[in-house]
Amino acid sequence: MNKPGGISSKLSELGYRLTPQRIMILSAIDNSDDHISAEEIYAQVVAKYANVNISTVYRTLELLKRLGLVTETDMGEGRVRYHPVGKGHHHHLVCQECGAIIDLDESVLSSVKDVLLREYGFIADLKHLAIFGRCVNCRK
Amino acid sequence: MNKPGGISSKLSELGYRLTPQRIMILSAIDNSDDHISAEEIYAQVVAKYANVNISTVYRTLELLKRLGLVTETDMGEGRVRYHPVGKGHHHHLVCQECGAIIDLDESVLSSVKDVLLREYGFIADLKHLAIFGRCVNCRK
DNA sequence: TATGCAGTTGCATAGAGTCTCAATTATAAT
DNA sequence: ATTATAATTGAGACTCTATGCAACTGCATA
Ligand SMILES: [Mn+2]
Ligand SMILES: [Mn+2]
Ligand SMILES: [Zn+2]
Ligand SMILES: [Zn+2]
Repeated sequence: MNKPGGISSKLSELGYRLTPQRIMILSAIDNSDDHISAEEIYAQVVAKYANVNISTVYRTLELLKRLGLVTETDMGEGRVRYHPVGKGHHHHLVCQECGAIIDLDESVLSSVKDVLLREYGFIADLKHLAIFGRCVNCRK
Repeated sequence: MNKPGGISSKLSELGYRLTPQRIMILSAIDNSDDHISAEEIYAQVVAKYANVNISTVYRTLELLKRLGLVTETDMGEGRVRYHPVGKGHHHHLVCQECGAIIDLDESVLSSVKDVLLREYGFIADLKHLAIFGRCVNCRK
């Protein structure tokens, strides 16, 4: 357990406690193939330890975001989804007509990031963006 | 009243009713210098007609969004802000450290839009984006 | 005028996420 | 081992936004 380079070892290195709740939350995030929601994390954790509160899930996600260990994306479902940064950066095109989701390499936005840095000195936090619009099939 | 090209004339042209509630909501949006929130719209309307419900504000905003008459942006305040598209497209840089908001011309994202259209046939709906990150003063 | 009907609204309620506060837990100091 | 201190949690209130439903409105037609 606690493999080096993983989220949990990062957390304890930084002086945060590895509570049972956090361990279960981190494992849910790590074992998820794609993006996972707070409610889905909670469902997995509560199955093992009925007493967890969803506040703890939200607080842990907040901490992981702040430390740059997970990214958060709103894909327009009415709830936000998360995934560990260790699994690579990318973006998504989300069709508002048919719901299709097209994956995008992070390089698509690197030119924008460069411009913002050069012209405004602004370090843009574009790690996992969802861009809404109309896909090929749905445009009239 | 109901100046040509304004939001209300667009609405009635499209066959939607110009109810007193909608007229008051539209006037709140139009008279706002910058971005206005649902709660702020509601406060203005309820001062004139105590019986309005905030659901009506949200439903009207939803309609205006769908018709492309207002844009919506989450600037990280915990509530969304709106403004009429007639007042011009632009984007914002939002510093997560000090809260500074830097206005951005829409051209900054036009190259991305072009790439998405050319390579994916995707029409990106990037009318009023908030890009989070760290401003010049706050980057270490 | 009366009737039909779709559009719209208020109200009640629900869901996602945040926040406050007291209780619990882990760590450090004695 | 005991005590002090800080980190973390559970519980519940609360905010923002969305939605189901029944009542109301305005227009069209008879
Ligand atoms: Mn993704
Ligand atoms: Mn703006
Ligand atoms: Zn589509
Ligand atoms: Zn700043």
